Amino acid sequence: MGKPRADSIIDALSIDCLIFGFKNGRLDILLVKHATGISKGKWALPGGWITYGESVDSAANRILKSLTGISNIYLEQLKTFGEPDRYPTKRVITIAYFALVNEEHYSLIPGFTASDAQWFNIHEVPKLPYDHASILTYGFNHLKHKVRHEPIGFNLLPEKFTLLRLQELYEAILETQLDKSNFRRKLSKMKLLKECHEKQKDVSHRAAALFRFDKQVYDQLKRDGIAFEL
Amino acid sequence: MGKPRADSIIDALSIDCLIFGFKNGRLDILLVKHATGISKGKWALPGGWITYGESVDSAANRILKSLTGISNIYLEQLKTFGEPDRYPTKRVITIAYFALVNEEHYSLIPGFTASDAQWFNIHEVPKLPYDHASILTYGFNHLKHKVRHEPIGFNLLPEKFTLLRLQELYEAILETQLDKSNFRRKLSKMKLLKECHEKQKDVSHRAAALFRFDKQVYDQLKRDGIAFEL
DNA sequence: TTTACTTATAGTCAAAATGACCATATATTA
DNA sequence: TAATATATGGTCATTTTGACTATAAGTAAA
Repeated sequence: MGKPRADSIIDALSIDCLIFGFKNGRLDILLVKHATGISKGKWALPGGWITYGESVDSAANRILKSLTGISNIYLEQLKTFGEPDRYPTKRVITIAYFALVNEEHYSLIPGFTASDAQWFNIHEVPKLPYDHASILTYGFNHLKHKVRHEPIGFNLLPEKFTLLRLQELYEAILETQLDKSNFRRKLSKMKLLKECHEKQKDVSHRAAALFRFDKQVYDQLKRDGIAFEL
Repeated sequence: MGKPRADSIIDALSIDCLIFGFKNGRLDILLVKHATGISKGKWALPGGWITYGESVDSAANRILKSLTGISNIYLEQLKTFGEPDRYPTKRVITIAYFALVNEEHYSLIPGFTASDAQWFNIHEVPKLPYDHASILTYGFNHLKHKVRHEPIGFNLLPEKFTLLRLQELYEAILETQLDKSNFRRKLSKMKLLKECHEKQKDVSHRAAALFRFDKQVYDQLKRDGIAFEL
């Protein structure tokens, strides 16, 4: 058994990325269309092989960038999926990664083994190959759980946003309705938001105040955790 | 490339188990002494190789049983650790598993590549090989987080226990002191515990009432989550 | 120029939960 | 019988919550 080259792949181990985006009050997931291989022409989660020389985290970032053009985001490891029959031709164990992004910030540039890359509404996802549907379900549940225990939104929303926009994000993730007044009160007590002293423009109703996250408080709450029930 | 036999190992992928136990108010971790290999004679987390035929979850259970004798417990996947240099002789990515058990329920029977298996107090752990120390730290932090968002104790405590015993468990995990009276009140409101209508025996002070978990409520809270701040 | 409509923002109030205590009960051991 | 452990229950001011109500500030239609 010779020592493998640093850039040769470990073909029993792959990465799959679950990238959630938010736009117009709706939660999306990023998929790529396979240009080659056994699922050519099908939409699937962006994924690929880990090489001998790189860490698992960097593999995830490299693969996501090469397939979709998205880079410089925080990818969090979600879970490893390893049923023996999850992949048809051989035994492949996959490590799923997870990220939340603001769709407006990234233009999708399909590349490598992807002929296309697109956002799909979380409720209008095409049939996915392998066990990607269960990975997606697992990830969505993870997000629902996450939203209740730490602040989210920093990566999903534009820098300046209204309180209603933030509330819509929570509602899209939790798939529920929240009371506007109580939502505001809760947020204001958390001291998580800073006023921009600016108003919305070009809306056909009373303009709402714009807020931004207080990075300091945000990171603190991320460490300590919050109990967000509303 | 021939098709690998179902029982041949994927030698780039291992499992490591983080088994937490609770006894006399102290939190322990289970380690095994390696009988062979590059870290012979050293204490480390119980771990081994995944084979082609089995799921990752079953590999974790098989490996734990063969090294320590412990079986029939709920092993939860924790995280995959994959720095390129984490293992000295070759590239190995490891999937860490996590469990909470009642030490009294299991007699440790070292086997396979383990010459010994023992509980170590979480604060008196010997120097661990590879990145096992960071896996342990990660797992302990995960436990601290977990304890605040879902009920724990079902697997860690004997069937019947006193409220003080449960409080000691929370204190050991959170590394803090809790108010006795407020702890009781919180627990009683959760409706998580059922009275056994029995008292402690052989204690040199007023005997405390014994409780057991209400499995129904416990599982429900596990799904829905709790906010446990005290 | 009203009037309707939309969203923003503030406030009320009873009920529940929290945190820091205090008080008493019931057991063993010196 | 006194000292001591731990068990168990209660108080109370403060904070948080959930469900509402009310008013403000814009645009668009009548």
